[in-house]
Amino acid sequence: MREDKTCIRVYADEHRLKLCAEKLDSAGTMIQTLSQVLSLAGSETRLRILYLLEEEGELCVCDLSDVLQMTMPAVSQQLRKLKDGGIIQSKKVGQTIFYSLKQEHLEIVKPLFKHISSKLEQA
Amino acid sequence: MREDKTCIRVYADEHRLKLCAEKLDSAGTMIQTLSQVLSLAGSETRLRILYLLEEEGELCVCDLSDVLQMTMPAVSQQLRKLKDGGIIQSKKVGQTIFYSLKQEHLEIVKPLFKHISSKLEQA
DNA sequence: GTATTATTTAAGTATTTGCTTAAATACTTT
DNA sequence: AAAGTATTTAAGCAAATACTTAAATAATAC
Repeated sequence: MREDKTCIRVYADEHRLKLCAEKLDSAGTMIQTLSQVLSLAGSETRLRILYLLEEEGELCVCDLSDVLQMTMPAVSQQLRKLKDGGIIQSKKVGQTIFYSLKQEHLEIVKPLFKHISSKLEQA
Repeated sequence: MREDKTCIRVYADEHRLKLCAEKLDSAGTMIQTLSQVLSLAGSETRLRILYLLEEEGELCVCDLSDVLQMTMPAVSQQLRKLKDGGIIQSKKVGQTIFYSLKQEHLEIVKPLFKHISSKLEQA
């Protein structure tokens, strides 16, 4: 019997709940990674950045700042988060830094863009 | 020529940046909707809830509270956000409320679960 | 009608977030 | 080396977030 049970419903299926807890546990690492990526993509500013990088291949901070109509520090800070999260990478050319999507989490991010473009075609 | 330009790079491609701004504008609504859904899914607690609902079909607050080892108000408040965001729906049976995934944003949410299960199979 | 069960609502709080402005770093050009 | 360009870092702050505990709803059982 499980400890610390909070569900005191008479008809609660103890066995089922136990299986749920096990499922959750074995998917734990995956869920954690996925939620980190999603929380990064789940900001309108950052999703706009990712969309632009997907469309354009690579852009510098200055370009993004211009297109998004945001200050450079604001953009830079969001880029840093995306980079720390392994979603984008940077390449320095002279004093310009170009950002682009990184392979690492593309598997998660790609379907999102597919969603956007399919909706765009409908319109 | 565009107004309010912040990018003063000599070699900035004005035309390209203008096209970027237009692309961004036409995808605006889609990006907004998508980022709302992603920000909801991008919390570890809520993603765990969504994963459980995907696996089990439907669960009540009490079940979730038990499996997630969280207080009922904490779970209830997250369920409310997911419901407000159109990701889940509720069905009342007696005094028990069963939550399940809703069709509305399944197109966005489904690929995420596919990602989890494919990673699970690998392990 | 009173007690019990399932859930939500409300108020409070510590933490996180996303910007702002100012200053620092680094590369280029003159 | 001095000035200009591209970017980051740092400090500050208002708003949002995710819990907590206590109280309120609502349905069921006695």
